[in-house]
Amino acid sequence: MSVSPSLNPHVSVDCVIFGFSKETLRLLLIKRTVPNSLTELDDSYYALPGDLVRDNENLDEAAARVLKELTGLSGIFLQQFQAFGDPMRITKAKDRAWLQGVRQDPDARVITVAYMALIDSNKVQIEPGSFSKEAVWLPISEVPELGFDHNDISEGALMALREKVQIQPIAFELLPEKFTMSDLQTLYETILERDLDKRNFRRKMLNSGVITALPEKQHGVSNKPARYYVFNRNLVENGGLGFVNLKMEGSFTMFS
Amino acid sequence: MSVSPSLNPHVSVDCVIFGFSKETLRLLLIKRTVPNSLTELDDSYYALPGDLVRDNENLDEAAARVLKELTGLSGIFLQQFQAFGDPMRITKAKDRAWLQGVRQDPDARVITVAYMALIDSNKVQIEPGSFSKEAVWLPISEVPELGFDHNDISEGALMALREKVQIQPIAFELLPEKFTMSDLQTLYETILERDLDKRNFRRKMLNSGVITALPEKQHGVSNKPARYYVFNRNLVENGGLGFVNLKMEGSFTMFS
DNA sequence: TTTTTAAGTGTGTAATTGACACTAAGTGTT
DNA sequence: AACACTTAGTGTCAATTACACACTTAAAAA
Repeated sequence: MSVSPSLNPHVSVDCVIFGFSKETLRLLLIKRTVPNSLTELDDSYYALPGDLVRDNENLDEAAARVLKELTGLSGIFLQQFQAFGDPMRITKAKDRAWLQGVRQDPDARVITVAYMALIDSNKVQIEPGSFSKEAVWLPISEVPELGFDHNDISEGALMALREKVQIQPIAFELLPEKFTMSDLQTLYETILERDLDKRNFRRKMLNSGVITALPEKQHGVSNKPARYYVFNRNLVENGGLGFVNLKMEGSFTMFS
Repeated sequence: MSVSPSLNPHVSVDCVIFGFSKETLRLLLIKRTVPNSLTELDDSYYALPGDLVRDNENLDEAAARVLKELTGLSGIFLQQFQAFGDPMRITKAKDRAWLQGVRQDPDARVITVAYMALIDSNKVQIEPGSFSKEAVWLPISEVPELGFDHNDISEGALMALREKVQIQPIAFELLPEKFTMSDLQTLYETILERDLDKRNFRRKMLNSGVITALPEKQHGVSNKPARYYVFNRNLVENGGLGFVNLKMEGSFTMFS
């Protein structure tokens, strides 16, 4: 096995942080500002929150740290989904400019391990931290051109989310503790980008045993108040449910 | 964002190479020999084939290179499944000894991006290459303690394989071009570790449209000769099948 | 000719899916 | 007080899919 001196790409983690509000899926993006020597105006652009992995932490810890520094939250659903490592990742002028300011060796190649996080966006209190002065929730349909290969990473995350949601009960992570059946259905419809039948959806969810009805109902809504439900976090995490079957309309399963 | 001088783990790829022969799933492992200064006998142990990622290649290319150097094959099913990056990965004395001999900086931390490959093991002609003088196919039930965290990686790959096989028609990659229905069923039974009903399996496979019957049959077997089938590689890869439904007995689907 | 071995084939029952429309329970308005 | 408005909540039937199950067939070997 041969070793050349240049065999040392850096390793970073990037977090694709999903939230759900106003009936849309959103990404939490940070704004980076780059001094523009030509126009004397600063350029700025959006990027995924991320950081280099430190010597004393593993990948999951690095991702959790990034998430915590940005949102103040820990114990969040956070799952690695893919590593990205094209040598040509850094081609945009803005990216180079930003790296000049922040990295020891701006030309070093970086491999990034991408994570997706699912957050109840109400819980997020953006902290003006070390990453960025500004962070915003942007609807996934309105995500602009991002730095580096972050558009690829975001799209990969969305695809991974769509797949995971069909295999594991994780969508709940995007909702508050208590939610109505309609909240849940709207969330699934948003993620899967298709309409679901109300009665079939309720039946499926209730039969699956992943949620429990609370006695409590909505108050102060100008229509029939909806019942609240909670996700059975313990049951699911301990495998106490056995396998769950929540097949939706328009199946594309192969095996199971 | 702060930058410390030690923020530069190396990046490697490791390949978990699956094969299927004599009704067992096997892994292709390489044997490493480490000079043992105490006993004056050389120690040896098995490991996953892998290598550091080079400056001019992306991760997929690095994995394909490792596979090709070891087996001489390219165009093989090869899919990234997880990155592993614990700072404590290298704790075993043998690993350290081996690294001493082969790496510039034996103490540097290495992040590895793990791939799984599915091979028709008949095609493999082990090349006495740069990695190892010896490589062997070991049944997954007989994989010994491997170097580094390669046991974790192998187990992760097996889990990933079990999941993928239920979502995509990829098991075929482990069989020769032509195979019988029984070959295919045995393969699925081996991967899923459960028995499947013969009639239901045939019906499912044939209805799915992923395989085509050949006119040809077995010759020289001392029982009713089985028909040969081929996998419809083109159809599946071009999405020409639309979605496929090959749900097996004992479902654990959630959504679809 | 008989034995041995694995291939190949069909049906009935149970469970699940999916399509479909009305009533119920609140708030706000007149 | 009556009515309008809005969203919650409920049941059935038909079609599909899953699953369990046992005998016949084709070849080689004895």
